[in-house]
Amino acid sequence: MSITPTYISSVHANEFLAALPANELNRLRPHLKLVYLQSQQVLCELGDTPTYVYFPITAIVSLLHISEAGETSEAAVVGNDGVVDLSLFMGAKTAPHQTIVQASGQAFQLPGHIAREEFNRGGALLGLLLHYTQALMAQMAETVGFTRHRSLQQCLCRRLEQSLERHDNNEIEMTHEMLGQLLGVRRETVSAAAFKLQQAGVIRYRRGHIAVLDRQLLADMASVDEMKRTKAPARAFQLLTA
Amino acid sequence: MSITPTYISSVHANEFLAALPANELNRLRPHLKLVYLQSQQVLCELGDTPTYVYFPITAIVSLLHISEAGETSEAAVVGNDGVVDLSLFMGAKTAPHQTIVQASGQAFQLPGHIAREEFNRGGALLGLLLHYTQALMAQMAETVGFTRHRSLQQCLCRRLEQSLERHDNNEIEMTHEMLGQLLGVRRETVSAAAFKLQQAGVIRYRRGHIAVLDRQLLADMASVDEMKRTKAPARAFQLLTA
DNA sequence: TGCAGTCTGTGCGTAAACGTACAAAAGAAA
DNA sequence: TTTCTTTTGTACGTTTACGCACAGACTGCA
Repeated sequence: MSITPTYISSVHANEFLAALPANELNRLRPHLKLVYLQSQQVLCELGDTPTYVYFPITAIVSLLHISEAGETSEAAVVGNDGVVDLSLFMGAKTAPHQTIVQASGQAFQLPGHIAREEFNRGGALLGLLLHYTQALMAQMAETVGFTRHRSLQQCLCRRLEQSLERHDNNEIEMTHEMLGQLLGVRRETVSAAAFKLQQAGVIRYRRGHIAVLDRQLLADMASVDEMKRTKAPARAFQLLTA
Repeated sequence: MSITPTYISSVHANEFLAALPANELNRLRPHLKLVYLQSQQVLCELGDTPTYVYFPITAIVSLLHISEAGETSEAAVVGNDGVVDLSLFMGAKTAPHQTIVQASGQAFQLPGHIAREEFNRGGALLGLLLHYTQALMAQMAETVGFTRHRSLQQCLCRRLEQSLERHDNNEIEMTHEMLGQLLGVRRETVSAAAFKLQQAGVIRYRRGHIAVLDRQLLADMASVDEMKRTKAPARAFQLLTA
């Protein structure tokens, strides 16, 4: 079997595949197919059985929770650091969320039965999957915390960071509408938050493109509430004048 | 080895243990210890390595996310339907959340190394754990959705339901303060929501006790937004008068 | 070049939850 | 019974996000 150099190097572009020992990776190699995922493409519909496992490279994928009323919110983000859809390994017949592409790009596609076969050998793949599962759960728990305790602007900062972490440039191709779907808020609310971030010099955007200008500041704003920064001095002032 | 009848029947009180095949269960049996968990008892601190696995019977346990700023929010609830702490199996050294008891009661305690040993055999325990992990992730995703799209009153209804599902009576021993910690809101906000539910005849509470009077209505109110029910007629009225 | 479709900006009133501060009541302990 | 502690009730201004409605602006396609 002839394998092109490009192909070989690409496999390691996904951290998960890269972490597999050589023998396991070699067993999978013949079945790995490099595919291009288009933004908004649904890899696995809510309630369906996933047929493929994807190892994103430049693509970024969302695990999107959809309520009975149709409201959406993103539970977690997967890029070249991970795998979708884990539910294929978990033994459940249906996925509890929709798996949808957020950033167009490449990914390796692996037929589900091949993945399960290797999984059932109980080798390194199993351990890696478990480890990744925990990371995913941690991410989901943090999403809960952010949703409850942080302003939308902060949620937006975090979400942009999550994209940057899985990217090699500072350009994010998303509309406010798309971000609204992920964050579970109206488009206008996203626009308002984005506007403030632009004014602060953190980002610059235009029609579906967002450029992060100051990544450090973005990270800061995600965790530090702007209001609490401005209120602290105000309180100190009261003490001085009291 | 002599095993009391009480002991034998209790093992099946946890759905997870009950689902294990006899041979695997028998291997674990000598190491299972029936313990009483006190409300607010911390089973595993955030960042610590869990030393025991617990299979709740009448106890109910929370997976509590804690932010750097100290804000808390419950990511998931575990009762006699499941196990804590999964992170012991996942290969990570530290738990991403705090595991804390919400309802006093009994549970089986199993030393971590025994659990891992059995886990590594790759038998039914492995499959069950994976299956349960997915259920937990689904629960966390739903928590995200509720936090974003539902009112606190609805979140409260859901949380009370989650307790009832893991109980055999309609009495919940929790203060508004405790619920505030779980739901990630102020105590006053919980009080206000609880007051309305009491007025609606759904619950009745007094100093740390909550009795659910109408479970069906509770379930309805968790998913159907009260505002949308009252607004729909209002809109119809507008159409008629236009 | 011009039209169409998609994005983003803006304005309004409304409702939920916040922070803060204090009062009242219910149990528990002395 | 009385005191103390915990739990719950109440109030008020503020902020965030909502729902709705429409205007403006950018891009691609004809």
